[in-house]
Amino acid sequence: MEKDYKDFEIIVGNKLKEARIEKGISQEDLSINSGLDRSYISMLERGKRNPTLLVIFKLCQTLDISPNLLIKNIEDAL
Amino acid sequence: MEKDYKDFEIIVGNKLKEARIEKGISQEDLSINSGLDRSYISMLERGKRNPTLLVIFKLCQTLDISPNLLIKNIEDAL
DNA sequence: CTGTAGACTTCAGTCGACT
DNA sequence: TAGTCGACTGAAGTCTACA
Repeated sequence: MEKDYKDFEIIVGNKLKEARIEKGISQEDLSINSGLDRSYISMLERGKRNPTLLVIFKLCQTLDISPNLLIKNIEDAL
Repeated sequence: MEKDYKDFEIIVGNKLKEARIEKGISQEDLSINSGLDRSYISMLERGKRNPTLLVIFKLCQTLDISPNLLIKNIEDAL
């Protein structure tokens, strides 16, 4: 059962965007409340960056989703 | 319910180490099988580095633990 | 509201060697 | 077996600005 993580960042970005839309806030709201840069969040959602675990936790806190649920969503999509 | 993430890396490192000991392998085994550097794994376990999400997934695969479970362990410890 | 671009600083992650 | 050190490369994350 090999995992190649080929589209890893794309999947992470998709799941982050889903969670943000679900929450009904803009990238700008998310950036302000999480303390991260808006342009960086844009890149994350488009799969252009590979976030650190700390960034994941910060985003999840603002998105009102538990990190383990987001990670499970990502696992399921891999 | 403020989270300050003050000891975030320490907690992540502790949980990673727990999982490795549970699996019964050395840092070197883990480094070889995950494709990551042994000295880096040493730093991770001691809370000296903040890993990317991709690193977490790679380590979990070798450790035979699902990423969402590791993340849940970390959440519970925060 | 979002994407992108460039320039920037900091840190993730590698590598070899030694304790 | 694990910790650490120094030097290194590439990538994380910031900031300003414009379409």
